[in-house]
Amino acid sequence: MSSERERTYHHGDLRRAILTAALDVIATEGPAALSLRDLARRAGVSHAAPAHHFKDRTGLLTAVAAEGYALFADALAGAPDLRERGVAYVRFAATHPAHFQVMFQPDLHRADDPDLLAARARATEALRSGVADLPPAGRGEDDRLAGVAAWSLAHGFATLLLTGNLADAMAGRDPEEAFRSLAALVFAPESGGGG
Amino acid sequence: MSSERERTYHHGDLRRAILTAALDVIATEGPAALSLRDLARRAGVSHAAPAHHFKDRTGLLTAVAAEGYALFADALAGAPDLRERGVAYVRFAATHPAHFQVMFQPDLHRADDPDLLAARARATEALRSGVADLPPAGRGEDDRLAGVAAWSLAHGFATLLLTGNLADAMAGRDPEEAFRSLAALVFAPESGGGG
DNA sequence: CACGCGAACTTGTCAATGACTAGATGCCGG
DNA sequence: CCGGCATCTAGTCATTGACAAGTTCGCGTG
Repeated sequence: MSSERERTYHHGDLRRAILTAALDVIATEGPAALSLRDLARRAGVSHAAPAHHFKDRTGLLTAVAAEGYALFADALAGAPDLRERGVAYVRFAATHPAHFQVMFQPDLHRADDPDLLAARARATEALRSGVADLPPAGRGEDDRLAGVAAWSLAHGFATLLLTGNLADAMAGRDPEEAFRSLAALVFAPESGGGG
Repeated sequence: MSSERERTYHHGDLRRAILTAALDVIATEGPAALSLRDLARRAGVSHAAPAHHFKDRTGLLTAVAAEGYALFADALAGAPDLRERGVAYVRFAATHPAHFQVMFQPDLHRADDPDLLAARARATEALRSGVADLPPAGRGEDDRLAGVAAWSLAHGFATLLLTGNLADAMAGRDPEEAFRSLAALVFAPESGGGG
């Protein structure tokens, strides 16, 4: 009774309800299993209601991606140094698997959406500013490469984690902690390995 | 004989024709755009013909993933050392984007398919044997982490490349060559940086 | 060479879905 | 009190995946 269902004609917060339901489906069954009509059913509205908020299926996924990039930017901004930013990267993927999947599958969303672009720009900025912490490599070309390397490491780890490819390698270990030691191993092998 | 279309009642090599068409669609429009009926149309057969070879949509994607892992294992096996195996990893992703995408999207295929499991086991073996080349880190735990690190680096780079996220960072550069220098930078920063 | 068995393919059908249109409802500002 | 307009409903259509039943034909067997 906490949430009298058939409130009135209007749902109240259908957009959020659809988004939340979509995230649930994507996280458990993957983006392919997403159906607008199913989401409408879950929200207790008619089959055409979602279209008003998201235009079409791609529109919904675009909204998911945009929200994902916004949350991603916040998560990255909170990290103090490069390594913790990598940890935040992995944590975000583990905590928001649905967002992460849609964000990095360009064929699912409209990459030219203004909201998405803005959020993505924020996330990119948070990522770039972290690379500045890297030990200076002398040449600017190496700096760029080192940035791509850091990004690749975090992104690869996160992706493999979400696809279940690290299940046996991790074996009940905390992924974040594993990535922390891994990053230490890779980026400062001679510095004593300390924090 | 090689091209007379309406040969007879039988297509001749429908399975391969459907697979090839599927790879084309996936590579250009993504897995979501895949339609069995469209593939049947391209091959000039009836809409139910593909089902005989692949059972259903998931079956087709499972076959794609299985073929992908087989090709992947071959590609990895040809590389002499760990770094070149990483380069082969990236090259495979760039050369077989459709295979790669389906292989690493568990929600698209049946992960318990025998053919897929066998091919994947081969690929995993090729990957593991490469990790043995790593500079001994002393503890076995570090060895495992180093293996995951190498895999993450290659996989992250490949994934970011395929999703277009390295477009500006690479800027017309050869991805394989970029990864080679990147790997040198990361895994042997003190060894002179040569190549 | 006749034959029939089974694989490869076709035709027909059904439920589900995405997308679109037109109409109903009720909140909110004037 | 009232009218505009965002929100939601109801109805419809083309497309798709999946399934069932029938057709064609390659091929091994006797």
